[in-house]
Amino acid sequence: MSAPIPNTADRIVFAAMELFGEKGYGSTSVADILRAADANSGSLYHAFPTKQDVLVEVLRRYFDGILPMLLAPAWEGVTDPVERIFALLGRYRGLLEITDCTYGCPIGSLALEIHEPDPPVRELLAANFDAWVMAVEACLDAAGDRLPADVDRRGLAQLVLSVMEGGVMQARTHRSLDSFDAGVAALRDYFGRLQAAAPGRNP
Amino acid sequence: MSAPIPNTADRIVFAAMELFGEKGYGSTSVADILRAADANSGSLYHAFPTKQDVLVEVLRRYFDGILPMLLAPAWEGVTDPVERIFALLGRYRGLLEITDCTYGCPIGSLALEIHEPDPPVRELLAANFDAWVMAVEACLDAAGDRLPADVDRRGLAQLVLSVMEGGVMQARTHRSLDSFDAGVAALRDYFGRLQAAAPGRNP
DNA sequence: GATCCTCTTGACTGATCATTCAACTCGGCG
DNA sequence: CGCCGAGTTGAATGATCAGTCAAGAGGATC
Repeated sequence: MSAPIPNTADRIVFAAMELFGEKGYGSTSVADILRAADANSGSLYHAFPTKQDVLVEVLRRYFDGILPMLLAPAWEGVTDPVERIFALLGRYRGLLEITDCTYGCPIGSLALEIHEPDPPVRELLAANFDAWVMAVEACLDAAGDRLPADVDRRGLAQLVLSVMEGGVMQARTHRSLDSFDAGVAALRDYFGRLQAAAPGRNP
Repeated sequence: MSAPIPNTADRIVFAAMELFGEKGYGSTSVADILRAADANSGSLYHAFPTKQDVLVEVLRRYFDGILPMLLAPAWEGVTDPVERIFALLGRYRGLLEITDCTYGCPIGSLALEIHEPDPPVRELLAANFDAWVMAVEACLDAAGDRLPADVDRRGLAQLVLSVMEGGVMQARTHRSLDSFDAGVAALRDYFGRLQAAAPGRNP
């Protein structure tokens, strides 16, 4: 059913996803992509007008993959909406762990790297962030009255994103998971205090 | 007393600080730096062995500038230790505001951009983060029993850094201060709940 | 004014960059 | 078979990259 035989354009996009995540956009040359995809420059420029259009396609695939590739595996067997948030953070922790704190969130890296992003690039980066934040916000909504009624759920979801991105940034810089874990622990403490102040708390 | 007449090496470093902050390290060419500093390549390579050594010097200056250039202005007239933390965050907000959400924290951008940083570069990035976190931690210590005794102050300070860096990242991507403000508001709510649970709380 | 040394000048190098293009392969179709 | 067009090949292009170097400027010291 899946993975028939990837055609050249797909191989190029997959290689670019990997390389942009590892080395960033600017530090990945077209030659790097072609080597990794085992393709020729003519094939790339037959499928994409410029290197930036490859980036646009990569960001589109990241966006399309948020549910099936990120949320679904992270939430397998986790039904509690609050635990789903921490399972999502745990997913990034695992990614840092298996790459020795080298690979983090490609969207975050690209968001800070692309300094004058052409409109389509910035919009796709924003769309990726929005989808992530909305997924967390949906968990907060699903938590119902376990949280105080007056919390800004969107704002809280944006805080969760900051905890993840800031934790990844610090983990990569220190080559250690400690600061990532500390940020998540502080967030968990905050959630504990929110739930303790909620109307529907379990006694 | 200050700013006698900057010599060529200083002009190069200042230009590099500005350009690395605006466009990143990889996207700033040596020619860009030379143009901005009104210098010749020979002068740069007389003062620095490689472009990366310019980056090292830039990071050193950022480190040396944390207290006089960042903390001191942010804390002018602010004595309350908790308010000092939010004054520091406000400093970054102001920076985003006057640059139309374009310029954020150069250390954070460089930390995510430099993917295989040579040891001295990564250590200087880490030292910058550490100094920032320790400054916030010192505020938390100064807050004394206004916070619960069992809070992990280092971890909380790392959360504050994540809120700043994550907020900057989202603000730049959305070209809007909303998510930055929402993250700070959530952090303030957390601080409120911590202070409400503290032994020395004012009734 | 001769010598010395630090700093500057700017043309130059070779590598690498994104991109182009004319020539080619090959399955489908009349 | 002949032709077509989508896809591929890889050498070539000119721009730009980080870094080099021989020549000199200018001040200090004797």
